[in-house]
Amino acid sequence: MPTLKDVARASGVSVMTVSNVVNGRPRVSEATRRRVLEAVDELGYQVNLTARSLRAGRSGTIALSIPRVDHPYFAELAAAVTDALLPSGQHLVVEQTGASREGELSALSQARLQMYDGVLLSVVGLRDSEVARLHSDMPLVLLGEKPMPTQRDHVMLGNFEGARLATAYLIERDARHVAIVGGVADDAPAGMEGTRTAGWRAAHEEAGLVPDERLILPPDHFAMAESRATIGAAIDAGLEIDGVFAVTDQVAIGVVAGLHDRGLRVPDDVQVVGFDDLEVSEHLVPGLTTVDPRVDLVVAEALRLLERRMSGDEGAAEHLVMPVRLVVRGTTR
Amino acid sequence: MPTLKDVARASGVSVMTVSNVVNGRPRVSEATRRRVLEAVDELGYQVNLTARSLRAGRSGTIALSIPRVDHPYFAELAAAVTDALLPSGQHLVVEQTGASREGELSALSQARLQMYDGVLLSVVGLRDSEVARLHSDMPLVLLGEKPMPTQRDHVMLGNFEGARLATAYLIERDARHVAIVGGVADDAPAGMEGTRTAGWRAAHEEAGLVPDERLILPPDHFAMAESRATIGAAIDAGLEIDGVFAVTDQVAIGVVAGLHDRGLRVPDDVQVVGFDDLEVSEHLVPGLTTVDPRVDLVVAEALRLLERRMSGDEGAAEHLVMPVRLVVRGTTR
DNA sequence: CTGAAAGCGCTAACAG
DNA sequence: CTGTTAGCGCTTTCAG
Repeated sequence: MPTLKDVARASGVSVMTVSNVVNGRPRVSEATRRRVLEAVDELGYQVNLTARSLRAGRSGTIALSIPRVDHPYFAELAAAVTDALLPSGQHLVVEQTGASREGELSALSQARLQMYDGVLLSVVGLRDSEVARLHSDMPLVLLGEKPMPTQRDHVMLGNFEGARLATAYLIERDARHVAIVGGVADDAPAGMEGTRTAGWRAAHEEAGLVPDERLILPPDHFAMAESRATIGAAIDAGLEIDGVFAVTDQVAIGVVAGLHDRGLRVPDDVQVVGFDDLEVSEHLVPGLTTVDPRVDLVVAEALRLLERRMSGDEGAAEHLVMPVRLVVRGTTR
Repeated sequence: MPTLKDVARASGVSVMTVSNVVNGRPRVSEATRRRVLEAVDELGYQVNLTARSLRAGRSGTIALSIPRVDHPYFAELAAAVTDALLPSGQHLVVEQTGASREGELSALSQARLQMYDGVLLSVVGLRDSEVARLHSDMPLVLLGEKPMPTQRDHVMLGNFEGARLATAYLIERDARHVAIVGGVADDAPAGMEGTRTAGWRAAHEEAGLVPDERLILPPDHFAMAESRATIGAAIDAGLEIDGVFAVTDQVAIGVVAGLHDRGLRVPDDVQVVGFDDLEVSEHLVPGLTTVDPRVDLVVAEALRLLERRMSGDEGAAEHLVMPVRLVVRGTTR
């Protein structure tokens, strides 16, 4: 690959002048500019972004770090970030952590993150202390799921509120045996599932009902196939269920399929509510009643905070919980 | 951020020794190694990957460039690449081009790509000449859709074969008015839609039928909502349709919803076949009959070719078309 | 308007 | 086993 030096030699000027031309800086005579550009063209010169980053201390790119792109929720999050970032001219890359602590630790090694001017980080398995250890003047905003009492900006979905809304709606629609698929026991470590399970509990209590702990069906990687099997097994075991709050839309899709496998009709026999409002959820037959997590709001706030940090603000960390809303479709009566 | 120099000073050795320790090179006495590691810990030293890349000429990361992560097919492609790459210890980042030519051009600027040791590129809008212009000794493998007569390695899905299989199956199951949603006219520029439309035509001809050009319903960004509207409008216009080959599963999901909107039953009144075999397609009710594009094979081949290039092979470019298979589920009789 | 020098942080090559 | 030198390609600073 040709370098500035090569172009300089070819056009008979110094590297500095070439740099000035290439970067569109003023104070270059029209004649030399043309000569330089010719050489650039001729040699096919392209800046070396690595060298520029090293020198400049900035890379012009920001990273979004998510567990996996094939979890539709994260894919939609990534798309929302991409769209929101488009006007700013910043370049975005997506890093996948693999949903495991090890993966997160490696994708999040300080060294890696240092290559970016800013990072949006959707944490799943990391401990608070691990996040805290990240170099503190790296602009970084946490996204999503679990409460983290860190000194970093953090934008969360309304997990509790959404779960509460979803469950309350099922109860309002006369479901009296509302299972939560993807729920966790009371003493599980806090996380997305835990918070949503708490919302499920709260809705019961507000309605004067006692949540049936046997109806907490554990998560299985939040995948469709596993959820389908889980609800099937619950039915087979003779559990009486007339409503399901699925902790994600992916789970909900599996649940609907599993109910259908057992000859149960949705919503006539069992009503189902999901969480995420994926694109596909609107176009299922019947359409999935679900919680819209307002990813657009989450992303807008996160980028606002990130830009603030990137421009050097050292103020106190903000912890935001964004509002959600229930979207009623055909899987509820 | 502390640098090697800082660590060297703190531990009273030269930067080179610190470098040797940090990189686990042999020939360092146990005593100095310990002293250095202490200083590393104390100062919180982390290598600067930018500097290392500049020096080494390699970054240790490869890029997958796709139009958007929220197109489920590409998300699944990205996941497959991630999984396949995991054992190799290479780091992967996902670049989104935005499905527009401009986006691709910018994400694919030579400068950007140079930062990676290798690139898997899923081209959509680029012209052959633009791809050809990329610096030729950059290890790069093209993935996917349209035939490109370039000098680069290229792994394609069996677009034609899949469309032919899907359409033939509909005809075999007694559909006689098989629409293609997402199809394009004969003279459209070659691309995924064009190739799949050709497969739809071929299946008709092989069955001794004449494809009805009015049943080519144009693509609308391959989104669910648009496809739903498109099929609805076609029904409203009085077109007789008893089978639909949807060019992607996303389109198929929209089509199923649109048919349902009009009171048509799937598969009783209209049979539907998709293309992609997304995770969700298996768990729809009824399950979607679709073409499995064997992304696993595509990815395995692509990485094989990429590794070959990355290890310096200058041999002739390979152009592969991978086999596909039909997955029969509930949307066909 | 143009250029020379210095150095971003790292490592390969060679000396000691 | 440890240190010195040089330089990856670029841009900031300062001098012409």
